[in-house]
Amino acid sequence: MDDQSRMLQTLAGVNLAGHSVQGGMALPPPHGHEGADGDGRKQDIGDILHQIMTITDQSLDEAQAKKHALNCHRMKPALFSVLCEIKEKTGLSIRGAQEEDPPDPQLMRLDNMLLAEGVSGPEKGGGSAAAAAAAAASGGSSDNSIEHSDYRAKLTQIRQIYHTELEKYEQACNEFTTHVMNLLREQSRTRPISPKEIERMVGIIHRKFSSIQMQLKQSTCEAVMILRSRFLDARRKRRNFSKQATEILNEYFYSHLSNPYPSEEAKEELAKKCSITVSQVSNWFGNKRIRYKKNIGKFQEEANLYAAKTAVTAAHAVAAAVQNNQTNSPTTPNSGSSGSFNLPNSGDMFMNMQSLNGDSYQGSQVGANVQSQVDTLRHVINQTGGYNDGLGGNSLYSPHNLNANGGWQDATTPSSVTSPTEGPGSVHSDTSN
DNA sequence: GCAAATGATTTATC
DNA sequence: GATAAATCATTTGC
Repeated sequence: MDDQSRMLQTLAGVNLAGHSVQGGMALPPPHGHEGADGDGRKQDIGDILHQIMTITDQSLDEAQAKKHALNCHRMKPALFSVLCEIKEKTGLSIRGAQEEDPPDPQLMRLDNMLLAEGVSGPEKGGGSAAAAAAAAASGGSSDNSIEHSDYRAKLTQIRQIYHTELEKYEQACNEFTTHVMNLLREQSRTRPISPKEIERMVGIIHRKFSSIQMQLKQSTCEAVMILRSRFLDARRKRRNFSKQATEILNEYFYSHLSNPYPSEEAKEELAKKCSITVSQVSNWFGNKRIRYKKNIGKFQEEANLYAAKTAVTAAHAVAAAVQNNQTNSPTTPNSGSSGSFNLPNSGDMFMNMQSLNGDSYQGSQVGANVQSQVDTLRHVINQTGGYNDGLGGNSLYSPHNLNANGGWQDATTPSSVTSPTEGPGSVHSDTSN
């Protein structure tokens, strides 16, 4: 009724195809002719308008009867076309204003995100940015592969729900649009409804439904974000390294205790051996250094354990190195392949090796792994020569490896590796830092 | 269930 | 950008 009244009120103040309708006055009463022909026509129009305005206030039967009377009225075609013209102009101005609206940036963001996640748009075989990130973070371990596939399965689930709901909305939108169009067509018998008005109504319905779609997209985005955070939050998914990996890392740490800063190459090597990422290696060494420094006494036992463990290997390696050096040319370096680490660090490759009594092993060079094993072996020998307690100054893994500031000694100017028997001029094998 | 251990993250510093 | 130090969050062992 609002539109109709508004339109009729508007109509009362405008020219109807060149005929003025009682300039802005209220509609005339439906009865009583004023004699002149022009006046009679005005009276007809006023009569029709009055009937239209009051049609909804009447009972259904009365309304039906009035509808029929209006349809048969001789002025109906003329009035109908004028009303159509006015409505069309009104509709155009409204639509024009609406069509100038720029695309909603929020909706664009949501669309972009859903597209990036592989929820909307063509299916990418479950692939998504987050899934790729998960895969990258996994480091290729089987556990993470399972989690990755789990993530993909859940993402597919979200995708399916999203598409099902979207289809439902589209279907409902179409059904509702058809329904409204039918109603309008029905109404067009009693009041003027142009095709453009129908189009406008369809536009309104679609906008309403697209706002619902936006809510759906928002919910989907939230679901994806929750899924991502659950699967990619590494803290939540912390796993202890395998025993073997921890052993490898510890071996390296204690055999390079005077300077436990593995080079990039060493980190990569360790990462490969332990089936973890390079950053995990860095994290491990960072944690280890700080925790060792904080509580050296506590780590003494562990240090001794690893020293003893590698001692036998070290002995073999040193023996092999020495023997090899004697048999071959004295200038030919031995890479020491029997050791745990064969790192291509140029700084580690050829070092002046000290003999086990602390004197410099002049003229011979061995691989870094051998050097580190020598450190360990020397420590074990020292231990057998009198190891007091964890805090004793004679201990290989005593705080004397740390400088006055609590940090490890500068790798560029290192003193003796670990042994109290060492000369002051020896150079540590690990120059990575 | 709790404390210790441990891997990851954050912040500050160099 | 690498590291130290503090902290968080989870796992592990009892």
